[in-house]
Amino acid sequence: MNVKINVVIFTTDNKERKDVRKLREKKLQIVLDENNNLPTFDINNKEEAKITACNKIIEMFGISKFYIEQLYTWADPQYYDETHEILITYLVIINKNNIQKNIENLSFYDITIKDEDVNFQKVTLESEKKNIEYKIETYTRKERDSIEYMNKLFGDSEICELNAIIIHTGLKRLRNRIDNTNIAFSFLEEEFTISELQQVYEIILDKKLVSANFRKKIEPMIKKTDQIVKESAYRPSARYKFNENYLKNWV
Amino acid sequence: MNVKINVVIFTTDNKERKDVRKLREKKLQIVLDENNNLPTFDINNKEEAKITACNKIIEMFGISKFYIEQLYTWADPQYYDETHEILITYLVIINKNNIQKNIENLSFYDITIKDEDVNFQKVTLESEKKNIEYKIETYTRKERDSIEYMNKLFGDSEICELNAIIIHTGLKRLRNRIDNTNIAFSFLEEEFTISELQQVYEIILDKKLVSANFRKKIEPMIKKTDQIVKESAYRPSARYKFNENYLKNWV
DNA sequence: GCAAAAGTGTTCGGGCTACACCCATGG
DNA sequence: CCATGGGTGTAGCCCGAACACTTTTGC
Repeated sequence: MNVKINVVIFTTDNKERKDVRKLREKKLQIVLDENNNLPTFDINNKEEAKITACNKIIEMFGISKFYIEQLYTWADPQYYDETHEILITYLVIINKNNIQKNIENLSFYDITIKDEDVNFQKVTLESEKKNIEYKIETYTRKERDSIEYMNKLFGDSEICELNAIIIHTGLKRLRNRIDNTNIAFSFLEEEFTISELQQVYEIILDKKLVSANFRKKIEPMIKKTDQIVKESAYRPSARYKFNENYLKNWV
Repeated sequence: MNVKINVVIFTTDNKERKDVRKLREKKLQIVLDENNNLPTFDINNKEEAKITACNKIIEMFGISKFYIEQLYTWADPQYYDETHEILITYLVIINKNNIQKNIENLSFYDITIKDEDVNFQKVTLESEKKNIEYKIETYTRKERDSIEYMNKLFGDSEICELNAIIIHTGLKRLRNRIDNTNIAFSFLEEEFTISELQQVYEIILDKKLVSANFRKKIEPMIKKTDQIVKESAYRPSARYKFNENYLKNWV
């Protein structure tokens, strides 16, 4: 079989600030190559697939810290094409500020997902060069004793169905992970404000959170530093770091 | 690449009852073939890997209802051998009472896992024909921004390291799923007593639960039938069914 | 009668939600 | 002064843990 590896890379970027007195807002982004595909690599039978994926990420971005986990393996003739049959997908989270290289051939796309209906979601991918839109149909299928959450590309798009499904699956995995792991911190620098962290949560979960409650919920996970950020015409914020002792809660 | 599929199949069986006045206890089991391996199949490039796995399960047990999900894909030269390189593993849950076929070449092994130390667990697999023991070392590795929960076979055993790791990974997945999905019901018949359901939870989570609290927690997920089970010298129990309406809580 | 499980009720505490309120800042 | 976010406090609610208690059965 012809086996390939690909990666769905999530990151965040700051939105342009229209009102200088307001908080700097974030947006979610994913990475596509020049063919509107998720970056794809050949498997190397001398090393573990994850190592290959890591090396490619390092090569692409000159980055040393990032989050990676295996997302899913697609082994469905429906999605075979001339370049691959089986595809092992890894989910990656990077912080754009760590990037040390000029990225060619790759573009960051702002991703927004809007519920159109009970079972339909409209996805918009926007980059400087290009906009891509598509609609995803989601439904659950009960088969035997298993429940499957299915995604299908509805209509045509510049993105191929498997990539659309992978992006959806990746986002769903992020949502499942965010409350039980420290993935949210992978989007940020070592030091961050609580607002920044809250924005990551809000982007991933796609809902507004009450900041007073968010603060109390995540307080045990973080440590205050003596650094202060003066951002705009409002009270400065302390910088915080992840509290490594909190890891035991997840082990 | 040479790609194979394998399955880690979990099920339960009743323990022998030493005291007729006590509740019938359950034990967790897994399925191994005559070589102490997890059942392994060739991939078929005409159908999705999961379909192949399903068909093999149906073929093996003559069973129509079972739970299946993709567990992990092992693409690590460390585990390559002459028969496979990449291995796509599926997690399966069956109910032994549904089995319609005489099983040859396959054995059900009672599995027990005991903490020996902070980082070591002793696993015992017992069947009528054979006992297998091994020790697993578990540790967490923080690499880049990802935390990995590693398992290693400690010392020698009749079971190969990859199979030991897969069994561990499968059990961990069961533990993660049991509170957020309806997998527990896949171990049981359509109708069951609350005690049976509690036993499934206790086996998977490896801890005793307080039945009064378990009952209240589980009540919204189930529906009482008008069937009664008289088991022994104690109050008979109602039979319950899974409440399909509860599925929406997990979607 | 008694052991054992089925089933009900009560209390307590922690965590989440909603919301009120003060603080600090620079426009 | 005031909009805006930083940060604290509090009251209500729900859920899980612990545990006491009643019911029903066959030995």
